[in-house]
Amino acid sequence: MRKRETRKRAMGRALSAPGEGKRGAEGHIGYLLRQAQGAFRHAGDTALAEIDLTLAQFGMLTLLGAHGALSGAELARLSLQTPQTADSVVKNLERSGLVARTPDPAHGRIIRVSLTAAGETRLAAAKRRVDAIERRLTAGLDPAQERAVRTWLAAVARDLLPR
Amino acid sequence: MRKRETRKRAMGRALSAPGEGKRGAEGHIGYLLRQAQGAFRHAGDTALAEIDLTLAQFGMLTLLGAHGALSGAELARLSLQTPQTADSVVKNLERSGLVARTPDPAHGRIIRVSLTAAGETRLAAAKRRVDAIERRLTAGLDPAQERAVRTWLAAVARDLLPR
DNA sequence: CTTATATCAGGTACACTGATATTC
DNA sequence: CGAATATCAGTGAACCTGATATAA
Repeated sequence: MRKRETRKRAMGRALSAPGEGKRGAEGHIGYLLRQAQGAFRHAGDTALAEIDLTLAQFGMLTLLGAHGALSGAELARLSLQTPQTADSVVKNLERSGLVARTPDPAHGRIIRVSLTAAGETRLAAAKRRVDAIERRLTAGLDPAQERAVRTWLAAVARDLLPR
Repeated sequence: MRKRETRKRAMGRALSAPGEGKRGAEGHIGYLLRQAQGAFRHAGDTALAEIDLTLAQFGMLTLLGAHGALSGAELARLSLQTPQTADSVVKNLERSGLVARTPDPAHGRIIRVSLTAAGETRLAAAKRRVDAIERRLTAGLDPAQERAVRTWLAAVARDLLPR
């Protein structure tokens, strides 16, 4: 939260790699997916950086917004990270006052992480920005095309995810 | 190259976040794209880690494979990173013997980075692994659906990229 | 005792900014 | 001189493994 606001070109892996097969919509579909997500990630990350959030932090806030208070172990499982990694992200969010940790009333070991009022506000702002980008994505798709795209994306996630 | 081979659950942001709108193919299309790319990235990163490569390194090798020898500044521009970041990735690749730096014959300041024989081999192995994943992605798409998906992915990358 | 949870400590790759030296 | 290039140094967020303490 110190040098994040001046960030300008962060993120974006190998977004352009001509020669990787053919151009446009003709190349490897995995390559197109990488490009598309790279562009989406770049746009999203830039938009998020303006309100001092990283994608990892946005992911955590989204989980908390959807599920309510969660333990560190639950956050780790849901975000497919180790407990230590999840904890370090939570620590940064806590330092920014976006989440709070409170001991579980029933279980003496578990500490529940929840959104603060500032966290809810920030999450809403982040969603607004990400949604604006999404709107650009669906413009220009007719219903049949959009259906094909959605079905494919859902299938990719389902087939490629562990378990 | 020491603790990468034991990596098990690395990567993957907020892959699962029920409540973020509807399920399956009904949610936000940007959310579906995040999920799909997250799954693809997870699968790709795991496959790459087995041959001791990161995604950033794979990106660099791909650029060099497509363009031939490039200067550090050119690599930085093509990968949308700062010269320093690109240099650090190149340094790791150099340490692994996958790329070599040789002074430009014409320009006394420029140093050209190129693939070594080991780099070519490793890049080919990486491509094979990534291609295998891609094959799983296109199975189950009829020609019309595949065309719609490809067109959309290309459009997303084109519309969202800087410039 | 076993399992789950939280967290400390240490390490790496990758991203940034800032500063510096060199070459054209 | 200015502009581009390479690279040093430092910082930070996010990922990992390993070890440890505590609670159910």
